Amino acid sequence: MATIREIAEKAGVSSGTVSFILNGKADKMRISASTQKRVLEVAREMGYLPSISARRLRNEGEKNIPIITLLWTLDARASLVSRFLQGIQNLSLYRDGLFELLIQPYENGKLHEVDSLYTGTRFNGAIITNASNEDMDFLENNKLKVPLVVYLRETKKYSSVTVDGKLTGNMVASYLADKGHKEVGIVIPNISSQAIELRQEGFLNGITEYNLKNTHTLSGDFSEDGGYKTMRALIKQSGELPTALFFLSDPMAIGALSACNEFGLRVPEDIEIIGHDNNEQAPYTYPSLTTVHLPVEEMAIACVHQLMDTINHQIESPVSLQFKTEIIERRSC
Amino acid sequence: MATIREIAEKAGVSSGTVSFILNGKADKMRISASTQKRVLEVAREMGYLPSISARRLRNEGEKNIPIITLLWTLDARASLVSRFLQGIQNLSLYRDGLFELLIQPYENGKLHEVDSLYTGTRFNGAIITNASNEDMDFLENNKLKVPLVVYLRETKKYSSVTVDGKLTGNMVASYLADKGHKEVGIVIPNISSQAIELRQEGFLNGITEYNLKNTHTLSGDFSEDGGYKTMRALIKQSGELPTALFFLSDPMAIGALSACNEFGLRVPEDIEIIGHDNNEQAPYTYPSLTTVHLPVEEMAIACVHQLMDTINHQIESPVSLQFKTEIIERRSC
DNA sequence: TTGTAGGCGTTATCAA
DNA sequence: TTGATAACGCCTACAA
Repeated sequence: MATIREIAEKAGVSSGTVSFILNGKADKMRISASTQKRVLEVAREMGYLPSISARRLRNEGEKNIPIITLLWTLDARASLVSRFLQGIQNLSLYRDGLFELLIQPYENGKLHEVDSLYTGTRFNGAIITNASNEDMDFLENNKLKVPLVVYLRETKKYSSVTVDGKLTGNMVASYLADKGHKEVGIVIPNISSQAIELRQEGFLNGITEYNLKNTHTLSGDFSEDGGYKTMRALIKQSGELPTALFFLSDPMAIGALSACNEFGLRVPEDIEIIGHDNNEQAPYTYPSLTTVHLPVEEMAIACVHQLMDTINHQIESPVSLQFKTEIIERRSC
Repeated sequence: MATIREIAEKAGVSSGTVSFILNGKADKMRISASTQKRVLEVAREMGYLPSISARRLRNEGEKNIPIITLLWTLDARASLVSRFLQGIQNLSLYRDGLFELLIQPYENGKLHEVDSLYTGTRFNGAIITNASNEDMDFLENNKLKVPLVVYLRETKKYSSVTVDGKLTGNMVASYLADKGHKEVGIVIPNISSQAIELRQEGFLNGITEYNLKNTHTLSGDFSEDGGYKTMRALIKQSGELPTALFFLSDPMAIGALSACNEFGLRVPEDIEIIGHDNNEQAPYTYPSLTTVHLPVEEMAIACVHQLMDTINHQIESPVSLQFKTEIIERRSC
């Protein structure tokens, strides 16, 4: 908390001297050992913490590169950040050092606690991911100081990079109908998410459209464990099982496969399972997981491009970019 | 690149006026529409980019909180960041806002390209993860401006948070010997990593110690795909198989299980498989994966504590903290 | 409605 | 050896 000048005063030297000592240039400047020791002592006592922004301002000189922050939730979805980053790392803008990328964790539903969105004191632009409905409300209703791009959420106010969630849901319903299913179910992660809701809505509408019957609407934690427990509960109860289940997230589908294996329910013979996301693990489950491919890598690149264009004043008003999903057929469905 | 003053000059107004306009306070200040328009025009032309550090310095006022950066590699291991963060999010230091946490991606083997380690212009301290041997050499041989804690690598020069990799390797060998195995193999991710080398060394020493025979030393990409391909190649070749395989990373073991399932090799009857890390997916594979638990969450907390103590001058010389691993028995071994 | 000046913390430079 | 000072870019209270 102490500044270099406060230390200087207390140690009875000038701030320049303190700076040299604290930065290991004391010997080069031939500052006496006793002074060094005294200053270091005082700095420790006072709890000196260099001000990064002051340092940086001083050194910034010519190159003032935009800082882009990826706001990612500190929850189970943290593992999804991996694919997003892998998209960005091949981006030439990134390799040429035309922007600096940082990831800042935030707590789901508490985007409003990220002060720097108001103050603009941390980054030149942000990519918002995994926003809950409350987070979206916050974004819609507040004037922020920083350009934003919203990932996987629809909004009129900001640029966004999305997929057509309803269409995805419909596509899955159609796919199941084509495979001859009559009674199907859906398993939803219990998180607040517009993207999840749209998929669900599209699926349920599709069910009606294709004359299927929705026998089960289940929910559980967004995790392997959540999927496992949901599936186990379904197996243990005595009622009829649907012939197919649509899991709105791959980790849940993976947990469910595990429950099926454990309790002797055969996939796909007794029940078919389809997931969503096409995570890295999906091809390697048993049986391998049929799932909806979400083009995360391409969307990540689009997010960066949109944000950079906004920061560089190339874009005037919000632009919405929509990507396509597709079903990847494997063994489970 | 243009500063507020340059814009002011070009637009023929003062820098204060420009500031008001650029920050949306023009109306409050009753600046004429024509001036506003002109200034915005010029700002766009000149490509104005606010200097984050200047803004921040101006606003910092009383609270100068340490910024901690997690330097994480932009490769397959990005998915492991999830458990690390989950450790930190429960930390009271974090919840009380006693530090700011950022994640900065870096390319494996190119830690030396992270300039801010020399300049100290981005963060007050860093946690280095996934360092390759070249990265470690770089750290050992350079004087950096920022306090560091090294995760999962041993070093005398910096504080570190590790496990005893040799002991882990030995433990696995002992475990396999106890289960009656005679001929075993090891599968190594082809990345440069001291941690991997230590595990391998400990395992091979253990093999000798417990009178086992090491029939296969294989390697592959650090990923599910790498494990799958390695296992498939092993199955396809006609020679004898070992009765147990130690995979030095869970994703590889998961890929290998998939290959076994696909080609009709029964686990654990025909071959036993043990992994390393205890990733979230390990309990949900088929069969569930026996693996070595790496206490990532606890280690993450230790990293932050050590780093904060260093930043706050509580620690004088490097401290090395060692955590314990343990074998989690499931079905695969 | 616009301009001016001071200050945030650090560091390079120049002077003593 | 050490001290004083200017400058980095932005913001804002105050003056005009």
